Amino acid sequence: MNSPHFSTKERILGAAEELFARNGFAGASLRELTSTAKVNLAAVNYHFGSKDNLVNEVFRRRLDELSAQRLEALQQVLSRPAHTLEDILAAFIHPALLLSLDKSGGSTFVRVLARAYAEHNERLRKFLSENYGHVLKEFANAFGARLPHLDKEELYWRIDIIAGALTYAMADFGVIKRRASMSEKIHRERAAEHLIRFAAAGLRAE
Amino acid sequence: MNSPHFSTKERILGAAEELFARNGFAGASLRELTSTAKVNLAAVNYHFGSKDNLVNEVFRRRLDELSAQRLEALQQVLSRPAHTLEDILAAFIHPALLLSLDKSGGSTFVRVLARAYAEHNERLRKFLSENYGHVLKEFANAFGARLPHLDKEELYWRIDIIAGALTYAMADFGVIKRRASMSEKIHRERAAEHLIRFAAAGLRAE
DNA sequence: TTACAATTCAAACGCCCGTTTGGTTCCTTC
DNA sequence: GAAGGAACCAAACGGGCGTTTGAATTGTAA
Repeated sequence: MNSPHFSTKERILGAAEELFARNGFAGASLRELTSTAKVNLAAVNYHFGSKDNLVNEVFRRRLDELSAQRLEALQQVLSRPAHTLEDILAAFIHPALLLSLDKSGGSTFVRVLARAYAEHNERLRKFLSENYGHVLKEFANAFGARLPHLDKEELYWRIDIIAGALTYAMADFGVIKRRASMSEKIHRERAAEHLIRFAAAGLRAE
Repeated sequence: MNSPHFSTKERILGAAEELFARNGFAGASLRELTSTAKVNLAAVNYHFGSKDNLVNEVFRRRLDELSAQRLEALQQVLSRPAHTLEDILAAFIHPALLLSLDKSGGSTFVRVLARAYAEHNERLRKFLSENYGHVLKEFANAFGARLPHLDKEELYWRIDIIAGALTYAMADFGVIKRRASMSEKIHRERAAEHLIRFAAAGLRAE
């Protein structure tokens, strides 16, 4: 992660992701962060201007790619004439799963994302909604087309529930403890499987 | 909330709930907290020993009652011979809904609870698991009895998903914005309805 | 009323925070 | 190899943090 062949900025972003996930945005100090990243204390303010802006950059680095992958997967699913509800769900959930399995810190970023929700920070919500809200809308359209029996309000409620469940499941917040015999990878893949099956049934309800 | 006829301890707990919800546990300082509660700075350490223990007490004050209500509702449901899966879900979700509608701070406590999930704090998780883990187990048994086709792992995954979605929905994290014409009360009741229907379908899947 | 415990209080403790500074080193470019 | 900008660094800044102290105040029971 913080090997010497990574640039200072990259090492800072990596350490920030790690510590934001573990201790929260307020709880992660620049001193611990720069020490983890093996850079000078002043490097954060030199390269990112402030701690607040560092938070933004941590999100941007991952969400640009995640959103692109989701939209591409959705497009690919919709181009197949025989696609199912589960396929659309997979287009939404699978990129998040892949990200969570990413060798270089992706798994911790999912927890950072969940923290962002919990922070309820208006500045951050606005940033996320403005930059990545259109992705949710695309998926809502896709679900809506396959679920004509649901009115718009019902549909949005259910997508909201799925997003919440996905966030919590991927961030490993629940009571389920991974057994020692099961790898992290398989554990998360199971979570995604269960979530897709559960969410598909929930969407089809009534 | 912090009227003079409340005791010092009660005023501290009320202010703590409010500030923990708004700023998180690390983000809420004892100076702002005691100032809000109109008590001396040293009062927290005098009455609660430490900030960490104050966090515990904020949870205990609400969760004792919530857990009791959930278990009582569950018992009542199970005593009826013709109860449904939705009834059990309602026994779990409805007390949380009532709490979130409580006039004196209950709605903010739900957000504190959601923060606790996101914090991923080992100390806090242990406290919650030790004190309130048995409630989840009771419900797991009830669900399991009605869903014999699910093995234990499947069952726990689904309960985990439901708990996550409930926390997320009640804490108002999602994209759904309450319309101005709809009261907070009705908005949350709708959320609970949708969640029950969604979760029941998810539990019955496969 | 007196004695004692419980509570409240202002002040201070040592510590860690995000940020800034001014100098040093590194790396281009000519 | 000299010039100059980019990057790095140790040190310090002011300020807020959780906690502790010891004295003042309030409440209570004899």
